[in-house]
Amino acid sequence: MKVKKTRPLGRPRRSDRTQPTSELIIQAATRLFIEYGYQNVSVDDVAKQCDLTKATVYYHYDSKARLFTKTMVQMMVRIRERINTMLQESIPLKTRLFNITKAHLEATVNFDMDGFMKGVDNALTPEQLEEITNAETAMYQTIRHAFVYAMEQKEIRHINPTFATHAYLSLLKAGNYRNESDHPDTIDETAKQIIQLLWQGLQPEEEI
Amino acid sequence: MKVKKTRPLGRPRRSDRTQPTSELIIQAATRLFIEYGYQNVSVDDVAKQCDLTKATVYYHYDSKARLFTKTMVQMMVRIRERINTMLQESIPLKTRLFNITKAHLEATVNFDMDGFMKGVDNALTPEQLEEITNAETAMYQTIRHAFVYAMEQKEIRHINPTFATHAYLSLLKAGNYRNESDHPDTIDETAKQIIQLLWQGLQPEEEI
Amino acid sequence: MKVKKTRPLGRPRRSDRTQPTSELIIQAATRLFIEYGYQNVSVDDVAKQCDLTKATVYYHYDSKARLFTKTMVQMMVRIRERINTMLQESIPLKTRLFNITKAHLEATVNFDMDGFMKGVDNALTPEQLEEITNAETAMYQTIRHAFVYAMEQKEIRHINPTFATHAYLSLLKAGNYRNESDHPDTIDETAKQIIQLLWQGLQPEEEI
Amino acid sequence: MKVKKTRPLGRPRRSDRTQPTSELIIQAATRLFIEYGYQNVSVDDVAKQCDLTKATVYYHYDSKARLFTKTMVQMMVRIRERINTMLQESIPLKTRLFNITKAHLEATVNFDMDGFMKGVDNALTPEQLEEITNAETAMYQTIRHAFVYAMEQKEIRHINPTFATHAYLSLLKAGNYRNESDHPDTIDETAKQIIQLLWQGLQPEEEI
DNA sequence: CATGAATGAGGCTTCATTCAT
DNA sequence: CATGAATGAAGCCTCATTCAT
Repeated sequence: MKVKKTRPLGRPRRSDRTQPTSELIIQAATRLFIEYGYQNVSVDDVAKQCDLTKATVYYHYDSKARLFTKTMVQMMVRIRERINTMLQESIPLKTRLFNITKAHLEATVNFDMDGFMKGVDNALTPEQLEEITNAETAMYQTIRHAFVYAMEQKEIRHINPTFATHAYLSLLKAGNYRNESDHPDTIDETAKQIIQLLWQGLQPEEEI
Repeated sequence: MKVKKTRPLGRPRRSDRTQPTSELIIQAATRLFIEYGYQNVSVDDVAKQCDLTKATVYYHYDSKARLFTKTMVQMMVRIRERINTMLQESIPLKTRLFNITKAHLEATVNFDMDGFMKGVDNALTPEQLEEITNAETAMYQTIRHAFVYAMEQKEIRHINPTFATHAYLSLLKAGNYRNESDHPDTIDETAKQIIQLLWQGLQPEEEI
Repeated sequence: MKVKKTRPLGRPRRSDRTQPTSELIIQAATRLFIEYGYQNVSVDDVAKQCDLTKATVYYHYDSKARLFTKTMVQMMVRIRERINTMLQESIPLKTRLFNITKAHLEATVNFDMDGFMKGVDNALTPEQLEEITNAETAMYQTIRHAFVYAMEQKEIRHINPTFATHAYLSLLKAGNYRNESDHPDTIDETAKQIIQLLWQGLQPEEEI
Repeated sequence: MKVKKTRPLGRPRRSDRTQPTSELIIQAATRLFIEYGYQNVSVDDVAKQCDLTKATVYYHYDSKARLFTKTMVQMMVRIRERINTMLQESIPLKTRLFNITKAHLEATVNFDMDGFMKGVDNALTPEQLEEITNAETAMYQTIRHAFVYAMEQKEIRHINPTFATHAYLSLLKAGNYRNESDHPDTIDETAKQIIQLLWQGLQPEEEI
């Protein structure tokens, strides 16, 4: 049953990839930057991951800094979208946060922008730094907004919503340590622990 | 007619410094590594900070990796001691944690080992990595112990103490964002917010 | 007002060189390593000889050790080929050896692997060392084979052929000293002396 | 029978060494330089071998080059003396050479000055180089003299004595390869092979 | 005698970036 | 689009050497 596929003339699309090269690069870059950090990933590493050469990467992105910026922004936009979607559901905020928490723990991605950007700022132009910060902030705003609304609905107590946001995100990160524990918890259990702590902590203060 | 200036080699007259050079180096290194991260600090940077030459740094520490290790371990030992001292006081745990929180927010140090070690592990030998991890763990244990004890005293609800520890440390980090907020909180207020959230979250769960 | 001259980066117009750069490098490296030894030749030296930068050398060969390995192997392969060719001729072995000797004395190359590799082994990986040793051995085998055959043909007396090989090569080296002598011999005379001594020494032992 | 040895007052001689430090250094240096070569041995290596510090080595010898020179010269003087002694015996030259050969093969020392000095000359002052060359030449002269005498006695054929000397020394070096052979020869056998080849090669030429 | 501390020079290697093809 | 070749800058580390003690 060997059917000779009629091959399109001209330069064949690189392998069977449907993705444009620039996207391919971003993807590899995302993975690498997230895993190893800006300084520990060379442009060559990214190129090799894509089975391309350094020069090709430079053809698509004029500098490592810009590639990084694009990468980070795109990633945060995606995360923001995902979070946003999950926050739209018509279920109690506590449940929505629980779902987000679980989703986050399932993903390996650990978007700890804080430690992540350590020292990187020197390598970026102010504009690039701002781009990233903006994307980061937008991501935060989504969550912050949910807290503000919940506050208005008296679902949670009065609290600085920015703090609440960062508190939540911090706790997410704490979830990564579940494995070291003596009896490693499942993702589900960990998510429960996080939400339990957070939610209880956000309730109206009593006599405490 | 190039006259080679006789350069001053050898050991220079000891300046009026009281600190031994090795300590001086560690101090500068601590500051730099903490602020910029391992990869973004060159041995030359450290040397310059001390007004020494690279070679001198290498005289005292055989490699950048070892310098880093020494630096991190020493730092964590100090933090652990400080925390330990504050945990010994005979006042309610909530108050002790509040004090620690305030002290942490006052210090610029941001011991977020997680993001901090990103990619660094490749640069360290397994032994060095272990040294650091051990110091880190010891630091955590101190806090964990306090939680275990509080649990026994029914001061807080039953909870995985390791998780409680990481949750607390995570929240500490969330405190760093206070400045971005629209109306920047004082350290005192931030500490209160953190402890309020944490402590409430650690209380016996009710009907929530 | 420091004006940073725009420096010419990137690939320069290919000069009128016909040789590929990688060959050019090997050639310069061969000359330098042979003349000064591994430790006394820096990668920069090689680069300068080629009118290239160090980085370019590293573009073609990942490390000094590998460059050295390639260099040595290639050299020994060439020598082996040359020797092999001269050994194929249908003339008495004594004459063939005489020709080889003359050719060797004419070349400046002094393939004394023994002293040459002193201390170098620490700088090479076991694989690299093996590569070199293999090339060396192959070179020796060629000569050894000729002696084995000559022995079978009773052209020379029974003798350990490996020893005969090394003895011959050693004597070649002795030829380098001809210049110090009071009345420096010509290459031709020196070759004659060497072959005379060797050949006579390889004849059937009599009453001696 | 514990007798408390009356310990001499004052600074005790460093351990039980009788040797002056300067000799100790030379000894270690000899071993190291011979084994690894000039460039591969650092002053620190020498110091550590002696359980001293670099500074102490510099106290005794003002530079690495001078230390090397002293080391080499002393070594060659010793070798020359040893050879000289063995050449004085009242037995046939062939036997004396056989004895020397055996002695050389027994010692690990491989005084192949040729490959040994490769590239080192750049590190030495002309005077130092000359010192070494002189010692080397003196060593050669001793052997050369024996050949000259043997020639006069018609014990060997007429031949350039300098060549004969270098030929002999070269063959000595060939002896180091005995181990690689398929059936490794003993030192005695190897010495016999060498002398057999050499001696036969030095006999009056016949019709060959 | 001996040494601890310091240093300039230089060597190996990586990397972001550029340019001609 | 893609790439091979090249480069300056910078980073890690070693080492011969010096000097105050």
